[in-house]
Amino acid sequence: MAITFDHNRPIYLQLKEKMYGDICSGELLPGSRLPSVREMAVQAGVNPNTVSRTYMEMEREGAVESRRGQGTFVTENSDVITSLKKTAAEEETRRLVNVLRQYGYKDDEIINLLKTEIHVKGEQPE
Amino acid sequence: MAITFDHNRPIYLQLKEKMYGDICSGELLPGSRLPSVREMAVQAGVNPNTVSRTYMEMEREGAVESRRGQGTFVTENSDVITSLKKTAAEEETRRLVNVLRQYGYKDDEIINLLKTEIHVKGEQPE
Amino acid sequence: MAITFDHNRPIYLQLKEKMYGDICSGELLPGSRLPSVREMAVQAGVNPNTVSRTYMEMEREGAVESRRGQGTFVTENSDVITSLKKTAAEEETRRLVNVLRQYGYKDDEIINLLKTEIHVKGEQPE
Amino acid sequence: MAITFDHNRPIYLQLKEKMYGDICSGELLPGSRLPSVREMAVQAGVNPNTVSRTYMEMEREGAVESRRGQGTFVTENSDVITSLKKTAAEEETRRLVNVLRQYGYKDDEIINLLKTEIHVKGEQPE
DNA sequence: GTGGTCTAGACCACA
DNA sequence: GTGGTCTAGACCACG
Repeated sequence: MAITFDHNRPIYLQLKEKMYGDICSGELLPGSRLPSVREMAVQAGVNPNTVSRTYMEMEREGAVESRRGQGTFVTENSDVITSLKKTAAEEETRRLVNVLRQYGYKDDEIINLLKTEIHVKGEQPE
Repeated sequence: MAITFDHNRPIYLQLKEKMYGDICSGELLPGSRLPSVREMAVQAGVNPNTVSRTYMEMEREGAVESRRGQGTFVTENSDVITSLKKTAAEEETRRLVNVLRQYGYKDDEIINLLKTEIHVKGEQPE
Repeated sequence: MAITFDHNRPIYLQLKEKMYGDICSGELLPGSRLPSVREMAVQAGVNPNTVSRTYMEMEREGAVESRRGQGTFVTENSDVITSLKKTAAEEETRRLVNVLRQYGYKDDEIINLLKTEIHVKGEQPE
Repeated sequence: MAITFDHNRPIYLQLKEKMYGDICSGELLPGSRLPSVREMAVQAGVNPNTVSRTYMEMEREGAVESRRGQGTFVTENSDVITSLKKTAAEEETRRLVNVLRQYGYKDDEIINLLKTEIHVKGEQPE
């Protein structure tokens, strides 16, 4: 059950991304309780502090609410998370576009590059 | 001439990207001499150590060649740089795809996101 | 009858504050019996442990007296509660003054800030 | 030089409050560099992680900007910090008012309580 | 049991 | 040198 992380990017961010994905896909329902910090730490194979940081960051963004002594809960308002994901996704995409343009890529070349990359690894990871 | 850097990404990388872009666009010709580390540091408004790191990385990748006492020169073989750019571009693109898939985006959604982002900012950046 | 709690502050404290307020305002008479822990938990919509903690704290402070098998009773001596409230209120006030001074606020600015805050929300809360 | 902290409140918050106070009082100028995480840890007599958390929180709030390898810098726009302080101060004050009203205090009693508390400890702490 | 804070110390990327 | 991340483990407050 241990998630595999890319060691070049912060674990707490990757974990956050995964959880936002899970929330939006319906695996985690609005209002439901997340695994406790310690449970999730075991599941993900990381230190509880790292999970704690993930949860704190999600709370800061308004996606979850932590209640001491009770647990951490997904916000009832799932629009918040959709919106957060959208913003983050756009930011990442913009970043890629900037880099590729810096490299001198034309717009259609960028699109083709993406299409190629998508089809190379045909199946969804998980 | 001072470039504006995004402080959230390594400056040495951004500088490298710009130079590879310049080489491929013909602004920097194969075989030409790069500004000295100190000159470039002043031009770009960054720490000389950062320029040094950029040059070292470019040399390691085979894009430039430093000749003791003479300076640093763009490789005559411009294919090297084209190839480097291609690899880097693919890697960045793959990274984006991974993140977006983690978020639950479908392949066609990813492509649409990119297209939107490209067309939003119609003009090429500086 | 379910009270609305601020999840950023301990619930047992908020409950205690409310009960002390009720006692002083005459809603809870000296010598009267409090709802049982379980009853109060239902009424307030909180965990019985939380009510239990509230009652224990109030007993420790001498505001209530629990009699085995009979329940928990408001002390006959209402001066005790007045005094408790006074101490707590002073402590909270002192804390605010410390924070605001840390921020660099001058004494008269602190007073003005309080006056503004009081008048902004003209009506008494529930 | 070690700062004295109230052990009942998070150190990283108290440190943040102190620094916001220093910035607004002009002890820390806009654009200036803060002590490094390690330096400040020694000065304040706390763990570097705690300082790091303070700085991160301040960055999140837009009061400072951290640049890896360079340091942490006060934002040029000092209005940001003034505004942050104001918001925080109002929130703290509102909180006190709520508690005191819960206790049954009348508006003028609240103001008198504050005035008393201010004059009791006539001199500014440091 | 829960989350929140703090310490200690390591390692890394960056300028 | 700088900040950023992570681990390990402790202690506390809360429900």
